[in-house]
Amino acid sequence: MSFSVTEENYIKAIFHLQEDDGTVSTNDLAAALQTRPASVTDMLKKLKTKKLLSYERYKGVRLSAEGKKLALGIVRKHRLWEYFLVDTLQFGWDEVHEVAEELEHISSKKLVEKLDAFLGHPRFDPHGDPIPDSHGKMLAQPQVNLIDLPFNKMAEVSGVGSQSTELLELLKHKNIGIGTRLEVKRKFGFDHSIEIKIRNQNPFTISQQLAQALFVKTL
Amino acid sequence: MSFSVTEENYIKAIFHLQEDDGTVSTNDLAAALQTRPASVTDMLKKLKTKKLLSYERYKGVRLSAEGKKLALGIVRKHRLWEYFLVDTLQFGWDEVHEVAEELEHISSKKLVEKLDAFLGHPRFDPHGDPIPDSHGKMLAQPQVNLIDLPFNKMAEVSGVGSQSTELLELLKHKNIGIGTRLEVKRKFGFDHSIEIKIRNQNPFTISQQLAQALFVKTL
DNA sequence: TAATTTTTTTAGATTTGTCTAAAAATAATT
DNA sequence: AATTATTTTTAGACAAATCTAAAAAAATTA
Repeated sequence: MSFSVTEENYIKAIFHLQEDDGTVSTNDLAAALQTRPASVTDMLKKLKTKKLLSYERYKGVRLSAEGKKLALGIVRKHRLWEYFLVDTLQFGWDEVHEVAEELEHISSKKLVEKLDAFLGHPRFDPHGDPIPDSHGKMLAQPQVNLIDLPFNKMAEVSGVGSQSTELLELLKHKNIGIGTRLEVKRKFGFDHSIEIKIRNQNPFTISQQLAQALFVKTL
Repeated sequence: MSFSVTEENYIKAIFHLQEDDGTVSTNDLAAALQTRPASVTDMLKKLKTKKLLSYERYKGVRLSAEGKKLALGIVRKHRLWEYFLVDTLQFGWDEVHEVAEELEHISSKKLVEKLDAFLGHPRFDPHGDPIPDSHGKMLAQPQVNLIDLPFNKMAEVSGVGSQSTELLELLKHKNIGIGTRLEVKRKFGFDHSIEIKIRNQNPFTISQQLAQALFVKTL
């Protein structure tokens, strides 16, 4: 069976919104897809008849095993293409998302497998996100240097690059520790400082040296 | 301005049907696009308002300068992707067309230029068709060895690989000469012989040796 | 040239994915 | 628990691209 670009985008959005096996609301989906809740309801009914998800009215939606498989296939293509764009075609890692949004809907299975082989079966895309293999399996998210964390991606501090007392003193002063959740808001080319935002706090900047000493896991 | 996949496919089909500045009929377009003449009429009206072509009812259609530019852009993408699939991803040259039909509609201009550079600015695709450059210019069709001519592609014999009397004797016997129009119908792996068809004649096979001695230009 | 055939267009309907406005169900608040 | 607010669904409409059936124009044939 084959699906329209629109249908695939719905499945992908549900996959990203649904943490593990949680349920996704109509409103959240509408926001993610830049459409209206009424349109979402219509599409959910359609995707239900195609057995890609389970859906009871007013109860939210959850992908079926088949829906999850489709979603993983799309995510696999998206991330492989991102890897290709950055690694092979020398795109900047911050300019590949929109292009990959289009490329992920190219249907040829053979193309995906050949591309994967050409790239050397990469396990992570340029943003540090894991690439599902052809069976839909993917490795756990690795640590990423905070300096490489994309904008507006919620992440959790998972490690530090040194144990020096000076570093720990600074971290204590900034109120950052293992498990702190943050996201990157801006990057300043002049001194490579970055502005970060921690929940319930105003954004503040940290130096390049500090950012490089912090490792995070995206959530 | 941006166009739907359907609109692009109409423009591309008109481009291929319209030799130089000839006019294309509704029926021919419908046949090429596997659709109905009535649908073609509707679309032509729409594309006319978008200034991609000139069209008077019952008088056929012809691309405008703008339409031609768009068509060349699509052809450029199609052929660059075909080159990529064969050259980089090791596809067989006979299995790339359908995939390229999808890839040609990816819109990113930057992607096309980066791909072109990565491939080394190729002038001809794996089928021997010229690839338009970023300004829409393309080189004249080169000669292709008959052994490499794709199925069902009308071509004209334009040269021979040797001047030996034995070759010319054989060509005379088979009634093949410079300017003879033919197309390849089958290829036999066992002895690499190929079956060719000349207008108003029954198809017949020629040996690998003979095919390799013949050069053709596609029409 | 008149009659016939072919090509092309019009008119009206269908499907997909979307919308707005209003109703119904659920959740939150007093 | 009753009221209010939010979320979600239904009902009906719309645009894009298509279709069928019938009408109109052009081309062909007699």
